[in-house]
Amino acid sequence: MTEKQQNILTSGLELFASEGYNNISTSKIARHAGVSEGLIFRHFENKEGLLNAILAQGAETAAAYYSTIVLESDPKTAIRKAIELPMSIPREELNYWRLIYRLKWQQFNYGAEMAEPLRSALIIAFQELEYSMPEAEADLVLAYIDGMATTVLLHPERNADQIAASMINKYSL
Amino acid sequence: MTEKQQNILTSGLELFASEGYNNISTSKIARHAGVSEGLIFRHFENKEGLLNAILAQGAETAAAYYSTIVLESDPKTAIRKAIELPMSIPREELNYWRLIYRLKWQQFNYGAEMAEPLRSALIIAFQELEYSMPEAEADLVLAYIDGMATTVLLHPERNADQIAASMINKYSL
DNA sequence: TTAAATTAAGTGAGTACTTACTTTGTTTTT
DNA sequence: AAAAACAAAGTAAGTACTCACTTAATTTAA
Repeated sequence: MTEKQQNILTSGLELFASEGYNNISTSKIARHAGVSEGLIFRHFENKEGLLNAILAQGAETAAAYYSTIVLESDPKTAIRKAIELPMSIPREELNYWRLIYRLKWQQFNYGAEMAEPLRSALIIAFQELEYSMPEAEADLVLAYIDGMATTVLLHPERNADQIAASMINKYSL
Repeated sequence: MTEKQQNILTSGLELFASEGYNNISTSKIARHAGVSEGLIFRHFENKEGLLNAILAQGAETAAAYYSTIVLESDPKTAIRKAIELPMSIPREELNYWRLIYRLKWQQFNYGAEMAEPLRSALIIAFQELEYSMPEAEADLVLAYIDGMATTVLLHPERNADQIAASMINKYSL
């Protein structure tokens, strides 16, 4: 991984996240990265290849997140951690998640299969706590996470901590 | 409003909703609507003008929704109706909402100001029920609605009614 | 009641420009 | 010297949009 190669990845993430995959041309990325346009294709074959490389790099750090919940043995702690997930996104990963959410509403459907292990973990947690509809309860938390992530990424003026506290309050955790 | 003009609006909504504003060219819309490309510009001036006309047409029917909640005097009923909102979208309006959610993650931010009256109504409802943090509680419901709408629009295989039931169960309505 | 005049609806080829991607050649590194 | 990294110019297909023009419908005038 050369320096320019990493520059392309970083610029691509920043631009794709802030303006959208289709609104950003390869020439813009090259200019932003201080690199010739052809280099993008040398390293990543095509525009979608660049996107996949960006997503792969982001997914590595993102996977660490999910794992702390999936590996949590106490069901109450797991649910609490899941609810707090959207606010615990570190600054440097905000762009990655902005990109994921943008792509979800383009033709691709990234991020869907990524959340599957989290869903399983939540179902198990609610089963252990003997909820009558553990799957619906898990999907509710997932819907909340989805909406809350949108709030954090698009409306940073809202008080996310208070909202999450209200949600946690609905469960006896 | 001539027949061809309506054809353009209908085709535009369908294509924009399913593939995104930036992914659909005016020539594609013209072909889909069985119309010459120039006619789009004769009637709607430019591509964004067409988008606005589509949104205006959809907003008329959509406004009826929000109003039943905003005008609801009983706070408990208002909250319940809000929670049930995402599943009560009629079939013929699904494309309109898909388009709204797509646009939210493109450069525009439609839909944000549309939900403002709903937010105010929810805050008042929670105040009347003497919740300690009515604003956070309202934003929580809004985040839920957002995530749940995503579920309904993107993952129709999930059992939305059960999830909503779980949510309603969290409040003593 | 026709005929002429005016407006509106519609066409499709052409505009300048942008797009993703290629090719060719030069520099840097090992 | 060989290979990898990089730059710059180029290409074909597509983009939103325009323009000269035709057709259909409506209004006005004789």
